[in-house]
Amino acid sequence: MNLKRPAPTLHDVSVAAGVSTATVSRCLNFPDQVAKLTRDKVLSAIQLLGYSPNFGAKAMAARRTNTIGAIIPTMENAIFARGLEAFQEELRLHGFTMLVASTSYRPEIEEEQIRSLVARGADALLLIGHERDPEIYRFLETQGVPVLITWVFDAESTRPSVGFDNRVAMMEMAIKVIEFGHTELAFISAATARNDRATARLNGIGDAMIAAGLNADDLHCIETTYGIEEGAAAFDKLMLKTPRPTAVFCGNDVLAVGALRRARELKIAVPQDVSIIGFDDIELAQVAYPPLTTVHVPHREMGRRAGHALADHLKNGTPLKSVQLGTRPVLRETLAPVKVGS
Amino acid sequence: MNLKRPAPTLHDVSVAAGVSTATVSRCLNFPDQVAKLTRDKVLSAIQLLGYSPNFGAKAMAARRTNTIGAIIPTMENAIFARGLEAFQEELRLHGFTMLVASTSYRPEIEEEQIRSLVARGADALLLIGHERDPEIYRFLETQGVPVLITWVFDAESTRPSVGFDNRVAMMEMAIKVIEFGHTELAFISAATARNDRATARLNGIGDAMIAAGLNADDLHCIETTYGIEEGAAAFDKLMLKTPRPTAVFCGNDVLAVGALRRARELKIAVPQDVSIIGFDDIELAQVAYPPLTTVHVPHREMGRRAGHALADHLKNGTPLKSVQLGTRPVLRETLAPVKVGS
DNA sequence: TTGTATGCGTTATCAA
DNA sequence: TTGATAACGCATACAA
Repeated sequence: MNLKRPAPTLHDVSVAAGVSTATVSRCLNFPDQVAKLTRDKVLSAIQLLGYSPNFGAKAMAARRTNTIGAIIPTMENAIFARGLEAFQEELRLHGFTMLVASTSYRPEIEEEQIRSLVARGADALLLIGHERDPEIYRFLETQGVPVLITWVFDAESTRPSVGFDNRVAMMEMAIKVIEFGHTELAFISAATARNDRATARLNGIGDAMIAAGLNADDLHCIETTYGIEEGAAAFDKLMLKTPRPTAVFCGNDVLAVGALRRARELKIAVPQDVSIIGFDDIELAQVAYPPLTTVHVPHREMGRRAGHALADHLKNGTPLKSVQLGTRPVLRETLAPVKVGS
Repeated sequence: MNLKRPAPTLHDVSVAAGVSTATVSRCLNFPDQVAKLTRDKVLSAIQLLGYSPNFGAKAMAARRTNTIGAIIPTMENAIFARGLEAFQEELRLHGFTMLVASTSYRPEIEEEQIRSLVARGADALLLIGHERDPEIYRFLETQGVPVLITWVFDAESTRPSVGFDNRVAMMEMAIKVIEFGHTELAFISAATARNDRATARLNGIGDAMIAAGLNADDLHCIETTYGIEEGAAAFDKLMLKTPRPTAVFCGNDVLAVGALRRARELKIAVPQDVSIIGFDDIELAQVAYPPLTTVHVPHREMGRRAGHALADHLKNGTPLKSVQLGTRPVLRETLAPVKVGS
C-alpha cells in the first residue's frame, strides 16, 4: 500500500512550460544559455509543480555528485563537531555538499558507512585516522574515490593526511606533568587496537616517562569506550591502585570530565589530591569545574584545510598532500604540582 | 583533469561471471532465487572487481531508497544527539538508513536541507518543531514525502508529531521555582520567532507566573543564539538589571552551563545568590558544577518511537499518528530557595 | 536559442 | 532458474 503520487519530473515541467526537457535542464544548470522569456516560463512551471530534481538521476547522468562524505567515530559529543563544521563551511564555499556518517568507534560499521557513502556517489571521503583494513583501501581505490585522512599526521604514511602528531601532542603534555613532579601516572584511553590516535597518545606518555628517567611500564593504562560514565568508572578503578596515581591522563575531554565528576563524588580534591588531564580542548573543557588542563587541537583549521584540499583536488586535480598542524598543552586548573609526601 | 577510472558496474560483473545483469541483480537482492553454483560465481566476481551497487541508479529503478532524512538545528552539542541515535537504531532494525543534516537554527538552511534530502530520495523526513513556511510543507506534499515532527507535541496541529508539550514542561518547572520563593525571574531564550519550542517555553513560564499571582510582564527575557558563550553573555546582562533576577531560566542546558560559568567568573554564588535552570537534561547537566536543575526530556524514547512510526508507515502503510510524551523537572543543585532579604 | 536522441546503472516484467 | 528488455529522471553532444 503506497499512496505516494509520483513527484513531478523534468518532463512534466517541460510539458507544462511548452519546451523540451533539455531547455528545462539548461534553465537549471546554465540559466544564461536560455532566453529570458523561456526561462521565466520554465521557472514558473517549476514553481507551480513543486519540481525538484532527482539527485540519483542527476548523479547518474552527470557522473558526479559534488558531494563529499565525512565519517567520524561519534556525533554523541562535540569532539568532532567543530572540525566538521569548518570542513562543511569550506566545502560549501566551493560548491560541495557534505554527507556525515558516524561509526560508534566500530570498524565494521565504518566499513559499512564507507561503502554506503561511496554507493551514494560521494566524490571523495574524509576519514579519521589511518588504521583500517587494507581491503577497504583497495575498495576505495577500485572505486576511484580519493580519501583524505584527518586527526592524524603521519610522515611515514603514503596516504595524505591533514592533522597533527598525536604522539608528540601527548608527549609535550606529559613532559609538563612530569615537570610538576608527578611520577605515578595513569591513562584512561580509548581502545588502542585499530586506533592509531589512541596508540600514539599512549606512546607519547611512555616516551615522556622514558625521557624523564621513569619506567614506562609503570603507567597504569585502562582502556574503555568513550563516554562520561566510562571515564568515571575507569577513574574509580584507578583510585584503588597502590600506589595511587597522582596524575590521570585521559584520551579525550569527555573521559576527563567523567573522571572529574567521579573525583568530586569520591571527595578526592582536584588538583590537590590528583591531577586530571584531558585531550582535544572542546568547549566542555572550559566549562568543567575546575577548568580542565588539556591538549589543544586546531579543530577548525584542520577542518578548513581538509575541505580546501579536497575541493581543490576534485575541481582542479591538485594532488592531495599531507599537512602537519601543531597542538599545544593548555594548563588550566586540574593540574598542580604533586603534593609533597603523597 | 580527472583520472577516475570508472567504477565496476553490474554489467561488468555479469560479464566476468558469464551471466546476465538480471542474475547479478537477483543475486544481490533475492539470493535464494538463484542457483547456488551461479551465486558463487557471481559473488566471487563481485569480490574480485570490488563492485558496489550505484545508489542513484538503484533508487531510480526501485523508486525507493530505504533512507529516512533527519534534520536537526545543530550537531554542535549533544542536545539532539541522543534522540537521533535512538532514532537511527530503531530505523536500522527495520532496514532503513538515516541521513542527517543540520541547519544552525536557520530556516533558510533548513529549507535547503529539506530539498536536498528529498532530492536524494529520502522516503520520509523527521523534522524538529512544527513552525515553518507553509510553502515547504506544500512542497513535501507534492513530492509525496511523509513528515514526522518531533521535540514537540501539539494537539492543535493536524501534522503528526512525537514529542512533548514544551509549554507544560517549562510551566511545571517554573511552578517549582516559584514555590521556592522566587519572584524575580529571567529567561535566556533562543529566538522565539519561527521557533515554536522557544515560544512555548516562554509562555510556560508566563503561565506559571500568572497562576502564582505574579505579573508575567515582569519576566526579563533575553533572546540569543544557542551556545555556551552566548549563555554567558546573556547572564552578564541579566545581572545588571534592577531588581536583579534571583532565578534564571535557560532555553537549554548549553545556555545554562554558559550562565553557570559566568556566574563563577563574576563570583556570584549558585544557588545561594542566584538559581539557574536548564532544559533538556543532557549529560552536560550532571557534569556541570554545581549539577544543573533542568527539565528532563525523554530523548531516547522520542527517537525510538519516531523511528518506529516512520518505518511502520513506510513498510505497512500504518498512518502516522501523534504521540505525547512526558517530561519532568529534575531538581539538582543550582536551584535553592530565594535568599531572605535579597 | 532550442530540440532530439542517447546513455548513465539499476530493477522488474515477461519470456524462455 | 535464467535472460532480454523496458523503464527510471536527468545531462549532454549534436543538430536545427
